[in-house]
Amino acid sequence: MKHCHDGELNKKDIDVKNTSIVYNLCFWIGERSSYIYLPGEPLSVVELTYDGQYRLYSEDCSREDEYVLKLIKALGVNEDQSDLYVRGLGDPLLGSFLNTYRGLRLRSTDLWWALITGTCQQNTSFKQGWTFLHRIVKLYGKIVDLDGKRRILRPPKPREVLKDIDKLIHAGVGYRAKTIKNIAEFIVREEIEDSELERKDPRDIERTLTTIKGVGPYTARLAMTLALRRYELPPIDRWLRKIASAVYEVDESIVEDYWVKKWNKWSGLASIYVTIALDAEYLQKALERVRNRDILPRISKKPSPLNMQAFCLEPSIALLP
DNA sequence: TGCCAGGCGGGGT
DNA sequence: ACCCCGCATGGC
Repeated sequence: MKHCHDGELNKKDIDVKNTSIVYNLCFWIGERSSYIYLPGEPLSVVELTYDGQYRLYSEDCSREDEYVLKLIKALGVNEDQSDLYVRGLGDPLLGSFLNTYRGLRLRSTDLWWALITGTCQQNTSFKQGWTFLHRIVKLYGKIVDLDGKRRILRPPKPREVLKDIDKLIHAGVGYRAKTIKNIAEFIVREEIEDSELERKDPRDIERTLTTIKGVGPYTARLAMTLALRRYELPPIDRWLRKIASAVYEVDESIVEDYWVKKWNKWSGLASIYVTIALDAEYLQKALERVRNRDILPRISKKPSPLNMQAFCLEPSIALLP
C-alpha cells in the first residue's frame, strides 16, 4: 500500500478515541491510534490518532478525496443525532450512557463484514462470538505493508474465504460456517454497492438480506445497523429483549414495538448502545446492573465493546499460528 | 463435566 | 401466528 496523505478530522465534538475503538478488533487498536479499513475498493486503511490526525494508505491514491469522504461517513461525523438525545436523555436504560458518551458514533464496516459479525453472535456469548471473528482474521487475513515500515493484518474478502472454505473449521465457528459461506457467495454474486441498499426501505433491506440462508432478522438488522447506518429496525436478541422487558416493565412479546416507538429511527443504534453501556455482560449480570441502575461501561481487564484490546491477550487468539 | 448461550430453519399445530 | 427442536463449539 502507498501512503497517500495526512490530514486532520474536522471533528467538532466527536469522541474520536471511543468511536474508533468500540467494537474494533484488537489487531487494529493501539495506544495512541487505531486502524480503520474503509468499505469498498480499492483497499484503503486509515491510521487515526485519538486527537483526530489521520494518515491515509491505499492501493491507489488517485482518488484520495473519495476516501476522505468515506472516512467521514464511516465515522458518522456528520450524523445528526439531536433527535436521539431528545428521546434518550432521562431514559432509565440509556440516559446516563448518552450523557456520558455524547461524542460517540458507531464506526461502519462493509456489509460483508457486518453480516459475518452478526453470524458470529448467533446462539453464543459475546466473548465467544468476537473470538470467532478474531480467529477468522488471523486464519484468512493477509499482512499488508503500509509504507515499508509497518505491517498490519487486514480482514479477508469474501472470495478469499470461499477459496479455502474448509479452514473455517479452525476458527471454531461450528455450524455457522455454512452461513458464512452463503454470505460470501451472496456478496460475490450480487455485487451490491452498500450505497444502493442504503437508500432502500428498511423492510426491503431486511427482506433482501434474509434471503441468505442462515441470516434471519437479527443478523440482517445488525448488519443494517453496522454497515448502512440504517437504524429503523432494531436487532433484538434474547439478551436485549429480557433487559428491555425488565427496565420498561413491558411484556417480552411487545418489546420490539415498544422499542421502536421509543427510539424511532434510532432503534438499531440504541440496541448497540445498550450492549456498550452494559459491557456486553452475561444476561444475569446485566440484569443485576440494570436493577442497580449501574448502566455505564466499566472498563476492566475483561473483553468488552470498549475494551476489545483484551482479546489480543486471550490465549485462544494470541496463540493461533 | 455437563449444560447451554445475544439465532435460525424446518416441521409441526 | 405461534411452539419446538436440533445444531457445533467452547466457556463456565
